[in-house]
Amino acid sequence: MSSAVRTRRSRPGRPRHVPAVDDTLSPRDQILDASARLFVGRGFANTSTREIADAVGIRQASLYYHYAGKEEILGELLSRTVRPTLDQIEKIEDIAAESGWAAALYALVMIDSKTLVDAPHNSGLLAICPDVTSLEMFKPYRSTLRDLCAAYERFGRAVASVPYVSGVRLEHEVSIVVRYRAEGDVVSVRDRHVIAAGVLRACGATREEIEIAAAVSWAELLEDE
Amino acid sequence: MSSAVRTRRSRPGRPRHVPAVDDTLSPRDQILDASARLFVGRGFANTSTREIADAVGIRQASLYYHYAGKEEILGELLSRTVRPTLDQIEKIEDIAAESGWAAALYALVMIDSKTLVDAPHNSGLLAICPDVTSLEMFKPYRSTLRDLCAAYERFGRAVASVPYVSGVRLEHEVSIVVRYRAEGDVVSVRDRHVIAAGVLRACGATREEIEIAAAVSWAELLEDE
DNA sequence: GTCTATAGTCTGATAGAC
DNA sequence: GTCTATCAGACTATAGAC
Repeated sequence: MSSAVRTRRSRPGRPRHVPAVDDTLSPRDQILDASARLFVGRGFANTSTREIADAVGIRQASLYYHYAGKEEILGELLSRTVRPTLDQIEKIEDIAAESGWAAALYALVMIDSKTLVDAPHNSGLLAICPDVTSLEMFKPYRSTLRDLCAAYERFGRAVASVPYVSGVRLEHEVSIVVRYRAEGDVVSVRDRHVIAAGVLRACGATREEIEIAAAVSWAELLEDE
Repeated sequence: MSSAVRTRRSRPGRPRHVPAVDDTLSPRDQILDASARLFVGRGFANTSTREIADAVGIRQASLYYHYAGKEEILGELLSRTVRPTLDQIEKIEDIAAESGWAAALYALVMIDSKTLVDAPHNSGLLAICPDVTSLEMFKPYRSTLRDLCAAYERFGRAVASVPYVSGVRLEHEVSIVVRYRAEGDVVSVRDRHVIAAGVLRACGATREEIEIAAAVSWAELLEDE
């Protein structure tokens, strides 16, 4: 603390015509949160920059000080929805090496599902909507999602006592989280364990293998939940 | 046939500035097909009536002779995507009475998945997009889809040797068809049998029960495939 | 049945004051 | 950092000619 005790009650710049609802969040994050809610609630293409501004409590033009446009907002939203899982995928590869593929696959499901549960306003839904996926800027996210499916497929095939395993199919089972949330339901940790068990079961794992995988992945991830 | 042998080369009304691509289809169906392709490819909210008209080969204003607007086109599209399954649900109830719940559930999956496979341009995707689901006109379809999930839940619980069965979850497993198609893949009859088996398995059915259900539902439905 | 022409609305984006 | 003011472009929908 310097000698300036000045509590930052008034910030630099002209004051808003409506005060911020939650000023613990940066303006950028306020915009992001409002956008997520609107994009998921009414669709990306169907949401105007004016509606976003209204929800935040600023004028439409003021958005452009923080973001270059609607697509840049969407981009940051998608990043935060997809990245967390892939950032942890190295850690999961380690689990595979130490404790086997079943434990690794179980851990992947638990992490991926947590990402989807934590996504603000269920923004994971956006990644399958044509008005989003047809955008040029979506390409990198599409390839990221392909990587994720590829990981599911590798893990699943290593576990499998079953002829064919499709990565897309396994990832789809996890994406039930998005469906539940869209339906208004809350997805618990228990629900996610059920999903993880279902994925392993789809790969032909036995009940015992699944229970071991659950225990190991819990120990390895030092779950905080 | 009257005395007028006149082959209908030129139809009533002013000719189009571009001739129809496929004049075996009625103008209404030409519009419907082009709309499905565009809605699924670029999003409903993101598709303008001009683009639809261009795809059909008529002027933007001419659409309004056939449909009251974009939403009416969407409505007919949704009807054709959802109705076929529910229309056959009585038939399936009969199977349940005669041959048991497992056979009925298997049949439900086969019929529902066929509806999704047959939906032109994968239009089943529309029913989960916010720009569609947030429309006032979507309400009846939402309740129809709830009915479908309710049917899955009833059948699933009757089959179940497993504590909890969620209708939404079972329906979600079938909706993998939409994901596959969105990925560009073709979904075969064999794929659909795999899905049906997976759904029964998720309800705790044994391998034998599944095989019997498959045989029975095939016999009862007089499948043409 | 399809055309041309056009009204009125909403949109994303920029410039400059405070 | 947010405001006011403004614009050009795209949009849906209607009216009337052919």
